[in-house]
Amino acid sequence: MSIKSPPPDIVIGRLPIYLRALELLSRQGLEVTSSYELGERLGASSAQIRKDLAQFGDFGKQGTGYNINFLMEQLRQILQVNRVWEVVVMGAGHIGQALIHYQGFSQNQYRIVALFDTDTQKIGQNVNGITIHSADQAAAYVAEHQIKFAMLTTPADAAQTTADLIIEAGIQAILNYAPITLNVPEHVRVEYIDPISKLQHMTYYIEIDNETELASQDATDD
Amino acid sequence: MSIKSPPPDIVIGRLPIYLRALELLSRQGLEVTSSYELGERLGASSAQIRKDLAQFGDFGKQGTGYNINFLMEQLRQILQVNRVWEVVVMGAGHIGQALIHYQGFSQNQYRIVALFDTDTQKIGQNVNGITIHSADQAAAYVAEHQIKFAMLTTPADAAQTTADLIIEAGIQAILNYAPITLNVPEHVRVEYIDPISKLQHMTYYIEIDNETELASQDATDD
DNA sequence: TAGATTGTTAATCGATTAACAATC
DNA sequence: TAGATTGTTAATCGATTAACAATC
Repeated sequence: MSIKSPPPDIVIGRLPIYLRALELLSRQGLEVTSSYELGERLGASSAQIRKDLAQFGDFGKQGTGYNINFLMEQLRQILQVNRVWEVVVMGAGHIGQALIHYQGFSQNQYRIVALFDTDTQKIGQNVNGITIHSADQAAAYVAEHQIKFAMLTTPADAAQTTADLIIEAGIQAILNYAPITLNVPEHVRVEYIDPISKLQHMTYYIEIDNETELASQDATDD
Repeated sequence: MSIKSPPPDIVIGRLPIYLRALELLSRQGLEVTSSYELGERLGASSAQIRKDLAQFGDFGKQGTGYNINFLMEQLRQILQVNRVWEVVVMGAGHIGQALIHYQGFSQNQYRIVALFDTDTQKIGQNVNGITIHSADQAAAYVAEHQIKFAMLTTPADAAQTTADLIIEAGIQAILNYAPITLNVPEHVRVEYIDPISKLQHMTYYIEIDNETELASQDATDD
């Protein structure tokens, strides 16, 4: 009678964090962990971790906890990260070129296969073994190689049209470094890398020391 | 009798997004906007935007909406982003050096004033006008200049000890690029820049085309 | 067995949305 | 005035936490 509801998106978003913590524990030579240990390391409640994992199966053993390597493998399967994914980068400015050099992507099986820009000065240049191609060719490339992932590092005012272009060609997931909210169809996911808004978020809470304040006040007293 | 509860953190986190949208509208020459227009641009409900803003004051006019420049100024005051904030960068690897070159920080009044690393090969080198200093000197620098912000770009295994060091010296906000969850005291905020976990989150939802699947299947039929 | 820890239910908490009187 | 849009309340929805029987 009851239809199982899909796992909440917020839970999916936490699985990569759990996976990373497990990888660390595994590297440290541990074989088993518990929702309490994971929770402590990640600043989450053990209840949340148990409930999140239980969405996808019975991965633990009462009294013992979770086998680290087994749980890692399960999470990789669930997330579909147990294979290599090819990625294109749109925009060969500072951010785009920095992404090419970032080892973390390849270490996690995201392989950057092409880099596109509109600047004719840049086209043909080589960045760490990747040639910069004309943005005109991006759609054809994405379609031909059935690429699903793009990182978007164009200026803000080019981001939406660039996104439209590559979505049309088959892109399903965009990691957006451009400081603008994208409008995309239902079947396309967007995640935002937005250091400015995160800095501004934290800035709200900053407390200024008294001395600093006093130094900029008028000397109205005595 | 009733004590006004502080604005939820999740609301604070959306204010920078609203601010950025307003800046865009302002650049486009508009003077007034509405919760409906903002909501459409940002993929949020108009009710949410009105409720979020009403946490901080009555900024709108019935029948008219919000004066863009006025609301921008109010949000900047609330977030404390209407001044320059100095920032130190811990770690002069690829990410740290890329951050030095990123214009977005200075455009938004976050001024990177120092860069620290433990690698004696790097110390003394100059990155876009910023000298790389020994990480040993970071705490003293932070304390002397009363720096509140740090960006953390060390390897994962150095991140926690580096954080401890600069928190002790007075850092209140850390933008963490290292792929590890930090443990920090109550009064310190941490935000994570984590492209890998965002890619992995999206990967869960990727749908593979039939042809691709078929190509990797055994030819068991006919 | 005793101790530990899971998976799950129910209770709590918090966030979002719908709706509308107020009013520009 | 009529139309538009706010600020706010109440209803709904969803996420987190507490608690514990089951069981390794």
